[in-house]
Amino acid sequence: MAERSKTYEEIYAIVRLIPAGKVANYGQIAEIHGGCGARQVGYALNNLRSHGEIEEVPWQRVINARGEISQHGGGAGSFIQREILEAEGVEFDTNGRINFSRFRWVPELRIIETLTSP
DNA sequence: TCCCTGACTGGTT
DNA sequence: AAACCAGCCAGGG
Repeated sequence: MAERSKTYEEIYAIVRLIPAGKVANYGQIAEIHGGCGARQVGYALNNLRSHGEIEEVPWQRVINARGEISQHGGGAGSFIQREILEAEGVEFDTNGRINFSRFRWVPELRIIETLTSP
């Protein structure tokens, strides 16, 4: 259990910046982080379950590049994820996908600077 | 240290 | 449009 790794904390810090009602995809988080791939973001969020910070990190606001919720937690977690997002105001189309042009999180430059500064 | 796995992605078939 | 393939990086056995 390497839950306190720098990479993970970085990822969690970025995810925490996503406001309610907005979503980001794994690749977007990885791009902001600048040092890991999309798979690592998903892996970090998976580790989050064991980490105990799941209550502090809005993991539900991270979805895949197709605008759809990825299967995880045996599927039950994915169902819960959609429930939470809808409660936050995110809308799904008839195919169960989210319209990125309307709900994609666009971080401000100032926020990125906050992350990169020690 | 090697090998496998995984909440992903983008380009080809 | 859907299935496939090959990168991707960090952890755990």
